[in-house]
Amino acid sequence: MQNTLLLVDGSSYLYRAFHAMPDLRNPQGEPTGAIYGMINMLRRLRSDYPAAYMACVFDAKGKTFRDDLYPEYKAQRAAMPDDLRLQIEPIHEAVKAMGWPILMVEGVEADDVIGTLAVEATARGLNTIVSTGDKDLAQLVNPHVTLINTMSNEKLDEAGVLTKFGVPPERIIDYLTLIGDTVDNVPGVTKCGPKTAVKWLAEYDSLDGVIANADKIKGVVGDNLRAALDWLPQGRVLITVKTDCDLSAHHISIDESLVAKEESKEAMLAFYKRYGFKTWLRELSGDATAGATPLSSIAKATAGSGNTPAQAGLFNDDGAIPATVISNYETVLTEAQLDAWIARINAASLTAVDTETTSLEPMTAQLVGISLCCEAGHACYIPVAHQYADAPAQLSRASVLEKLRPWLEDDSKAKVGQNLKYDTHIFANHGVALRGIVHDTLLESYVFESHKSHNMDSLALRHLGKKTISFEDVCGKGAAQICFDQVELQRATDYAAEDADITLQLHLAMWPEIETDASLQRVYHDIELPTSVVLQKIERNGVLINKDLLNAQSNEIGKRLLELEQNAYELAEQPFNLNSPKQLGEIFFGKLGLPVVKKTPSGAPSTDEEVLQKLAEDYPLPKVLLEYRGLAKLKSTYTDKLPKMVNAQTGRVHTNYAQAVAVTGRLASNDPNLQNIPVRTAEGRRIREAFVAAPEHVIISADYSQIELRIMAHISGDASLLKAFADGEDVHKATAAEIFGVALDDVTSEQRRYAKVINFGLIYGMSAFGLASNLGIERAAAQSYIDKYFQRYPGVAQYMADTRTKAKAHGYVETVFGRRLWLAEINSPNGPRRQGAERAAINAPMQGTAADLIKLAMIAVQNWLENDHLQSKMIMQVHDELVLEVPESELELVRKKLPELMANVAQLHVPLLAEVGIGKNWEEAH
DNA sequence: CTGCTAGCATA
DNA sequence: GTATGCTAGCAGA
Repeated sequence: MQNTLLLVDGSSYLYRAFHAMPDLRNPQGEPTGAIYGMINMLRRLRSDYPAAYMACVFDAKGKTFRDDLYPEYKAQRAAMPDDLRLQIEPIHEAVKAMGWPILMVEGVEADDVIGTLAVEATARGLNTIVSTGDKDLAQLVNPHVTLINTMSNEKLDEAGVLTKFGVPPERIIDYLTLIGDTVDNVPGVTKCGPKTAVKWLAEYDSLDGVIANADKIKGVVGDNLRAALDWLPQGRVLITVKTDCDLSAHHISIDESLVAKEESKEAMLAFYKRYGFKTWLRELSGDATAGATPLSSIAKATAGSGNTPAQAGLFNDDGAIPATVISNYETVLTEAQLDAWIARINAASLTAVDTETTSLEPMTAQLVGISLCCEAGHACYIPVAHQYADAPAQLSRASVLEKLRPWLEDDSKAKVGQNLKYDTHIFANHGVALRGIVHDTLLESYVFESHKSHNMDSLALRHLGKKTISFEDVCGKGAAQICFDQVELQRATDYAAEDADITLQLHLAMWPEIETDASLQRVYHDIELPTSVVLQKIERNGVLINKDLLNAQSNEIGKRLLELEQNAYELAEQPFNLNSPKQLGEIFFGKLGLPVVKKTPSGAPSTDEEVLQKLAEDYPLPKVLLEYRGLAKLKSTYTDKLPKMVNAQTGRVHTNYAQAVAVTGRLASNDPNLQNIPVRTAEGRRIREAFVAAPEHVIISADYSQIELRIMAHISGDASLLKAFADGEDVHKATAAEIFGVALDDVTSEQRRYAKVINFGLIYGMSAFGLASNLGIERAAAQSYIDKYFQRYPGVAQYMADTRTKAKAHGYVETVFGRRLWLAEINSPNGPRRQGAERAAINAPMQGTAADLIKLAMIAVQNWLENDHLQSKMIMQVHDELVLEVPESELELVRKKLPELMANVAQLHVPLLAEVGIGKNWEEAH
């Protein structure tokens, strides 16, 4: 770009590179992480943003005008860590060798140099790109100046600043002045954060406006503002980036001195050698072997590392596992090693497989390495994409996958893993179809002990008495977490090979428990294992989303929210954050003196929907809040979020179905959750219009009718209830006729509504108290309805009693298919907890059996689609509903067959019924 | 940056 | 009154 100036805020990146990188060292032990990060970043910038002029700007030593103005400036900042200070000089050296002009101006901060040059560039008709990790520089953005953050890949133009901060670039100074900057020790207004600052600036336009109207702002924050009035002008000067520094005095201007030079190969070679960057050295010198660690040293170092005997016998004295297992882990770096392992797994009766990847997102993560284990204690790790500074040469990902493909894709080669649904996605990301999944330790644990945790570290502790290396031990956590491809090979092998080893041992420990119990084995083998294969396909199919429609809805809702917000401010006679229950409570119950209806568990007055409904009868503000809450939820959770979750490659949303989290056997959906898309209100249902079918396809949805009540009829065997379903009656209406003692045809809609609430209450293990509060009636009246119900449906009463008894005696209840649902607190001495467990015990068999049924239906539907070579695809499961995307040519077929498969998936004492809907989108299909 | 609470969407 | 997951605000690092 001939008309572009590229400025890098070197000082801000120094810190970020230092903290983002692991503690890398060269052979001499000198720290090199920040150097590595910095070089990497500059290389990428130069290729991504070719510019006529460029410079890397650093802070110089010495005081600046800000120190004179405010001695406390940056006073709180901790001294630079030694390990970073040691890297400053080398970084300057590297930047120069790379051909970048460096600017360091004594007495002028890097920010001010950047600001001044950006203004000069604009005056000369140039566009400026500022690469920084510091939000303060957002104040410089205008049509000719853009910020980029290479660490987060974020790009901020004028619109971007407005979106990110809620104020335009010309208000950033005011905004930052109000908030203050804790890093530089510049105070703002106490308790004023981003939300409040945006609110004030929206109300009074500018900092000067806020200052002029300071007396109008109520509350503690208003007092804080008034206390800060004297300070704010000074704060503003500190926050403001100078754009008029006299750089000419330092002979700096945008001329040939800011034109990048060729990288000096000789200097870089010397530099890489000096600091031990072997991969780059190899790259630059064109010598493929330079610096590669000899294989033998790794093999030696790794074999036998972590030589702890596993104390398997401690917890499993059934002899399934040898009492001591000596771990012997191998890093596979050569063709010969790989061939030896392929021979082993081809001969093995069962092999544990595990993948290491670049992220936890199943659809986008890339393979970093594979571990295998077919004999407890003997495992290997095959790294294929580790790329830290001096990583040894590895076999390529493509070649390893091609060599392993015949085995991976062979249905007859038995595999076990921990959540292989994830690994299946990873292999699919590279064009390999994982087959032959015969066991999954995640599902074994889930079927065996639904209520316990199923992650590998806790499983290893529980079943093998072994403390494993955790992912966090290896990669750290939070912001400082590194990608697995940055992990040093020996450490990676210790961790990854152990995972495969432990997986195999876990299987050997848990399988006997399941194998010897016919019900558990059936649930595991006939339901959970095949379900996981189906789920992987559904996730991969994804759901097509109309982004434009959602964006339009977001805009529309956004406008309405602004109106409601203003409306609320007027009613409250002050601005406040409508999203903050705390602030809302202060206004409602403090300022306006509204009555407290109920309290939250932690004692604060509640402002939830029920309370607002009640208060809305007498006051105007709660009504506004109700509409605001409803719309804000739709916008933030759905219309804003879903478009962002669309996969760039497929144009679809790919949820993740968690198969082992819900203790009842249900699935859970996350990232995004597709099981809570609104349906009750008209406003909410519009979101379903954005769940669309591809061209020449339709959405077909089928849901089980009254599934849990039917299951209650089946399990309880209650004659009246069974008859109602057998006769195909409206079950709520039938219940109402029984309770109110009237003929079916005389049931009023009010009576039916009551009966419906009671039916749902029964499924949830309700009490008279709960029923009363739900129906808004006296407790005694509720109790008499319940008594009447149990009198009319004695089988149901018996079932409730039996369930409680069984739960207390065994600690678990069962579904119709024999799934065990454990109730940890069923015998708790704590009354409320125990009662909670009793209600859960009553609900669990119904919810759990429904979950079993739809899982069986999913397996049946997938089998049918595949056996008949149909193009139709399952794309969602919502507890009692299956959603398919169907080519128009298969519409009639699916419309007929889908509900049949669902209804006939099991023969209960009641008929099962599935109802079908068809449309161009999910809303129409209902 | 992390963990907590409040609130709310679904079956 | 059962079972989930997600967002925003906020307090304490």
